[in-house]
Amino acid sequence: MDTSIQRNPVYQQLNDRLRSALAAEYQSGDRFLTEREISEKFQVSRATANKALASLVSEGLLEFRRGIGTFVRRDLIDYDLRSLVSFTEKAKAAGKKPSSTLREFRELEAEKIDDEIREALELNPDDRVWELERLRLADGLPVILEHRYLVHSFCPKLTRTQAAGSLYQALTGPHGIEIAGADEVIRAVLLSRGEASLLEVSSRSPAFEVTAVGYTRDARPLWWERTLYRGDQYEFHSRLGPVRSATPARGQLRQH
Amino acid sequence: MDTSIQRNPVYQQLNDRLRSALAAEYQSGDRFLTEREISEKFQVSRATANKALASLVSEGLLEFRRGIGTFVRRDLIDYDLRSLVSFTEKAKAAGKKPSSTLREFRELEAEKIDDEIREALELNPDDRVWELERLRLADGLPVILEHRYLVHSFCPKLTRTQAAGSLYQALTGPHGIEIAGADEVIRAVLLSRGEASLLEVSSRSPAFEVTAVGYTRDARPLWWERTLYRGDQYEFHSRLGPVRSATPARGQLRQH
DNA sequence: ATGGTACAGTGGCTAAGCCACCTCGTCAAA
DNA sequence: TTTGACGAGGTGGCTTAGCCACTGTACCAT
Repeated sequence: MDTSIQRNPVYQQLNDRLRSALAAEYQSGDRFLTEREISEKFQVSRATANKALASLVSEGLLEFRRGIGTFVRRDLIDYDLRSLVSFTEKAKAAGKKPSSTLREFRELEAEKIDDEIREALELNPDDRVWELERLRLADGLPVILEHRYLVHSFCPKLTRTQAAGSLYQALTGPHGIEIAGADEVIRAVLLSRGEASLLEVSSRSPAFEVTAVGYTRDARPLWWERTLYRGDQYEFHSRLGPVRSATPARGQLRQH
Repeated sequence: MDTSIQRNPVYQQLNDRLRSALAAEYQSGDRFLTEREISEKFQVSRATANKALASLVSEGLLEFRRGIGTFVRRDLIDYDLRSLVSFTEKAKAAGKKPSSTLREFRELEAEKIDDEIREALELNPDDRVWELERLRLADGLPVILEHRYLVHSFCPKLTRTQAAGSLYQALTGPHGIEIAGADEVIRAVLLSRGEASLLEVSSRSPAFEVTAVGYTRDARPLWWERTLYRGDQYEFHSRLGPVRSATPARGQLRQH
């Protein structure tokens, strides 16, 4: 039943090398190893080297350029990852000026948070977490209300300034964390009066509620979040069908 | 900038053959052509044949079994496609008994429908469309309200019975249409009084509004739909990150 | 009936090599 | 000095020929 699992050890090693180097070693656009280099270094044939590369190309990690070489495509991945955590990029992409208000920033014991969340984060009651609440604005208009718990051990030195800015940058930069992805559940909900007031819409307005758990590259939970997106400002796009392209659903600021 | 576009003509032909045969020729689990057959038939090397097959495997269309052969995986694709059009499968998957009420079923001129929709369907004013409105129930509970326009020329002989049942089956079966996918936009909205009453929720309840255009394999628009999902019954899941797996976002009936 | 064995067919992979394509330096002409 | 033609060397694309590991089957001895 294995469809595309590459047992090819060359693929495995190159894959690890690329994915573990999210924060360093390879920049987007860098030349990658050539087929001939790989075949020599790993003592495999060029065909096998090509096959390993082809898999990585189809996963979007590399790009073939005939007659030139194979190149790293960190930009796309970066974009995907950034958009997981960072509202900033999405807003810019929609041509809006992003800003942020840090409404809550404190450290607390895991025993004080919801059991369900603590379990999702695989924490013991005496572990610690960061609690953040941020209101995010596009062109001064509040559009996202975000509540997030971060596993403290991953980023013990998180500062208020970092928390108010790009969390993605703070995590992947100084703390050297490699974010792998997130599991999301998207629901349609009504905003409570408090939420509505913060988002400056009338009470009981529709909104997207995204509950997500983010993971590091070695599959350890890194954060839990519940984020509310103003329904009148956000829409999700997806392209379904047998063509498994590189465009999963993603929230976008409306551009009307 | 082409990441994984296969210029390989063998890949192209095999791909066409597999995708166009969604309704016939290949059953799930069937043996596909062997590398040696392909290399002979297309006058290419076995390595090239393997590369073409490997691409199709990574797309989920085929499955390699070492020492045995290559096999067709129609089931997965079918499932994806069915879930595009067919509420029935999703409901069954959630362990609910699906049923349906056909509230509207008529033929009308394209000039009478919204300009935006007519353009999305690439129709002239004197073309014809089917208009359908269906209320879909899970275990007797109304959960989806669906409004759909179908391009008449694709399925001129659509019957009321077919429209009330599985549209996917009616389109891909008798009419031999090959559905390729759909572009969707998902919004969070409030239900109008009429919609809420049909879905048996209180007025101004939250809901997902999915607006989608479905396409045939040759990229011609086949339908336009606006579908409302009860917010208290549906949630969307997605797994984001650099691992481009085969799990795009898809609405699911909650199973609480 | 059972179990071992040889065989033929499969995809996985290697090896050596030609081709089309691209970059970049060189060198001649303007 | 600038421009353009040319070619060397490197790249991925693909071929050819062949061995290997794995699988199912048919056969045969027990």
